[in-house]
Amino acid sequence: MNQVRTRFPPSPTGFLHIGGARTALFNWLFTRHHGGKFILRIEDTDVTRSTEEAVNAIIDSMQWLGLNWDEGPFLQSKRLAIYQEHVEKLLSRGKAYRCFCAPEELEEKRKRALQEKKKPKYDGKCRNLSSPYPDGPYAVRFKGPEEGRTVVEDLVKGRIVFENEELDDLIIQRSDGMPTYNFAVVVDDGTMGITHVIRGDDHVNNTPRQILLFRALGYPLPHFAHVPMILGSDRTRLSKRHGAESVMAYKEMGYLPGGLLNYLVRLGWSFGDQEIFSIGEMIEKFSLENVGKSAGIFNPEKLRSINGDHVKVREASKLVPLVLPFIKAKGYDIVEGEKLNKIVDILKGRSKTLVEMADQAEFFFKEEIEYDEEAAKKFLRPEAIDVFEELIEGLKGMEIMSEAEVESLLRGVAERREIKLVKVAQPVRVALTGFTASPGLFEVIDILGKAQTIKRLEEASAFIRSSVARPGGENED
RNA sequence: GUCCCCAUCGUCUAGCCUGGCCAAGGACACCGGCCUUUCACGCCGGCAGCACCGGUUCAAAUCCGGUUGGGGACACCA
Repeated sequence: MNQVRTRFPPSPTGFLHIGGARTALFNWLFTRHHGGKFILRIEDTDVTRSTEEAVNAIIDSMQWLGLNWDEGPFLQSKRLAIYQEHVEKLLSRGKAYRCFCAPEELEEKRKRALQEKKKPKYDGKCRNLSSPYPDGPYAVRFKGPEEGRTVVEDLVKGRIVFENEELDDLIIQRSDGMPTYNFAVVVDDGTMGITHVIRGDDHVNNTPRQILLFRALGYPLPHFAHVPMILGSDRTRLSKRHGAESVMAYKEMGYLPGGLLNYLVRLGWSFGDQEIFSIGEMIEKFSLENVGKSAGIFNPEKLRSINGDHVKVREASKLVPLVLPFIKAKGYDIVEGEKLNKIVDILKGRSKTLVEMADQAEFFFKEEIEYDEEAAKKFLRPEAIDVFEELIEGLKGMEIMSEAEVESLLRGVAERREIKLVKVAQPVRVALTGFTASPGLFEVIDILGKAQTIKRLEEASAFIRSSVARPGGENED
């Protein structure tokens, strides 16, 4: 196969959403797999809806995801002369014609057809007009064949046949001189030498029209691959009402690009029973043959789980700079370092997202521990004070505190009292973290350090005394 | 309405092309259990599906036809 050239052509009318990201991903993966070129093209011919912010937002998302492109971004709005040239070529060859029908009139006919349950289609009123032309603005229409059929050999769907009479004469240039989507796409794909068009299957109906345009313009046909769409939980097109759909929203929710990409690639594509892929494996194993044909439903639960798998295997040092902003956002002015590294290391196996990790790390940085009400009621009882004091004494006697020493200290306390370790561990856990569930206690104490551990144990003792002293605030049995 | 596409556990999917190895495998979620200083992880086990009808065949999740269901497209939007 010649050098593969693909493109991702978002229209900058909003943020990059999940569906678009997956289309971009499939193109990117296919291209990287074949060592080709991936082109970013901004389809901004609809001036009224396109914005520069959207262009930037899309670029930011692509960069965050790591879907780098080799050429572009090209803006269609900067290529107007090229489209004009192609329109004239078609006009002079009699493959396009001027249409003077008023948009309102067309809209009226269209609505009526839909109401009468008929297929809305241009009636060809201006198809055979010739000069002298009437005054007034005109659009340019493609003069399509009235009979025969156009066949799409789709790389994922197989052969799809369309009757040409179903295809009406689409407008290729608006009366304001701007090209329309179907035309601009073909001119761009043709001039940019695109070899593979991989896009959502909501485009299959556009494909025969585009094929006709490719032929009329004399460009070689690219290969087409229509991938199934992503649907929301109600089985309709994914949109805002299905919850977050912008890629950046997932960044803010603490997802890793690799985790999101992994989830997305498995929605509609598979490689045997394998679920977890690194970016490298995705590139190595991706192929269009293994893309499924049916639409998939976006499942946030599975995304979260897969993201967790990615968090788990990432080195702590790589995770540190990624969680840091989330911890800072909670109001803790901390810096990277050995301590944060250790925290991330014990947390990464239990956090599905960076947001969860930041939440779980919070107690390490709190000046004062707030005790979970239930936890305090159950474990911060008078008899714990004695345990805390013995621990404090033991801690004070340690020169250098190590995890192993902490463990034997705690086990020793339990043994002397002839109680199970858990009876000692839980009150201590609540005193140190505020909760009944936390990472391993020995590790927590090791990270907290001697001084901070002693301080928290003392504060917990004080808390117990004050709640016992408070009338009505006594712990009951 | 017309055209196009799709159809395996609740969800993502393997298997389908090249029928038998499938009393259908994996993952998420859910439910048990084990491990254990708690929670989580991990491990073990469970729940749950070939949309329906007919045909071809010794044999069909796999091939063919139809039905039903779902989705998408029908703009001087992309």
